[in-house]
Amino acid sequence: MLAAFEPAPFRRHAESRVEPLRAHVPLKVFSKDQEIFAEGDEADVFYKVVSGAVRTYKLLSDGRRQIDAFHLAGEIFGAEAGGEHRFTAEAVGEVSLIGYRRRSIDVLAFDDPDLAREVLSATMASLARAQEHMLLLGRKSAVEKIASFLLGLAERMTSGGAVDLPMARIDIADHLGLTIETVSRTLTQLERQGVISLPANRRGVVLKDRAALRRLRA
Amino acid sequence: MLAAFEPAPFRRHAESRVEPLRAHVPLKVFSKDQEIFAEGDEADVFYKVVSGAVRTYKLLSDGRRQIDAFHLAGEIFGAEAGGEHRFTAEAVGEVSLIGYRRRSIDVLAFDDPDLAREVLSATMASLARAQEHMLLLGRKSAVEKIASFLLGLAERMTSGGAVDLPMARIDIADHLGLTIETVSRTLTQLERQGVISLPANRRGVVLKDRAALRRLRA
DNA sequence: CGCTCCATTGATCGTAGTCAAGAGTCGTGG
DNA sequence: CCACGACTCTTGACTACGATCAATGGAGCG
Repeated sequence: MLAAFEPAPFRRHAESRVEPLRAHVPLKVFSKDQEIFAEGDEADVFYKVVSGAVRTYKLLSDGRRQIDAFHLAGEIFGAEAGGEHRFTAEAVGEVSLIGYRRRSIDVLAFDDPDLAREVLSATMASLARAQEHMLLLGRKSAVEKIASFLLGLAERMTSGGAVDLPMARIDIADHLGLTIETVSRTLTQLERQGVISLPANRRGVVLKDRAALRRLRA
Repeated sequence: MLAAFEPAPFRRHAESRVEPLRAHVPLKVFSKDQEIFAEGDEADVFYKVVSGAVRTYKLLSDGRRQIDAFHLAGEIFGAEAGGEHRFTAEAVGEVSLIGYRRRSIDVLAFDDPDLAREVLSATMASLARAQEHMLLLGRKSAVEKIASFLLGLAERMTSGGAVDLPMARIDIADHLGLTIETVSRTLTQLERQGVISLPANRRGVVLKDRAALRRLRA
């Protein structure tokens, strides 16, 4: 079943901080750790992040978790080929989203070619990121993983030096295929080397030496 | 840049063993280890496998390799969001392919909605497989990786018990995030346990106990 | 102020990687 | 048809990176 989309109705309302696909569309708001949809749910709606961050993940039967991606403001997630979602989506912190209803691609391309382009483009961008992430998971060391993660996040957030880390250590670990202890040790090690600094509140990282990080990224 | 596609002209000719998107399209043939396209090449054509297997991979600067996927008969690869390919594609053994030229998605959806559907569907299927593979790379043990790989290959080849392995051990290793030695040891271990058997020619595996493999897959 | 949760740090373990040697397979040519 | 050589795969011994187990530290909230 091919899928494409149109705006869906919403239950909640909040102000928009990011240009939505259509102006003045009401937003869905989710609180920290709230589930947006679960693996296996019917995929009749997909989302675009307006503010906050979303994690999408899969679980093994014994509870091991792999977070395939964090979705930041402006990014689309949850567009599926089949009738159901293939991963679970949760709010990392407080999140506001725009939802779109599925429609077939040829109808969409005729009615709203811009949205059709955006959906295909978002899907291809997700695939590109997934391929890059497979390289990281399969072939990079712990330091290389952390360096890649920090630089990637900094790029997407377009922040000047100080990167906000909306997610906990355990989320970073489950994204990079590491344990929470290894994430912590590696961050400490990078701080000792003077490459980054870790403010006391633990929710941010200052990239002090991007060139060094780029060298460590592999 | 959004992309979609139409049949491209070909240099070589061979008979088709799989239903092509259009009847009687001449095929491109590649010999073992021949490059189909490289990371960074202009992505003006994408391909559908008619026979044989293709590997697509990325490299780190020091030569570490991650094979993100093997593409078997009937599968589409090389459809990119941007203007250039984001990975290298090579023939695993002898391969024959159909090539399609890129066109914009709205033109394609209007002219040939079936092909547009197939491209979006193939992209979403690739993404689904990539997500499954990230779970494998990030969170599974060596035995779990090998068991998952063998079962996945068996499903896609629809073979009865005996699975042909068109790729070398090093390719399997670079796909699963392991070394060639670990792949070899793990296969031997599974053979000793009576779960599989490995014919002398090394190019096949007989799945003797699928239930056991499914249990080991995690 | 004290409780809870998360992060950090330390000590030890284990899985897979590395280094190295040998065996098997296949292709080539006499 | 067999001998040789190249290459891939297997096996063994040892290492190391990250995981696990455990204790402590620190931030944020009620």
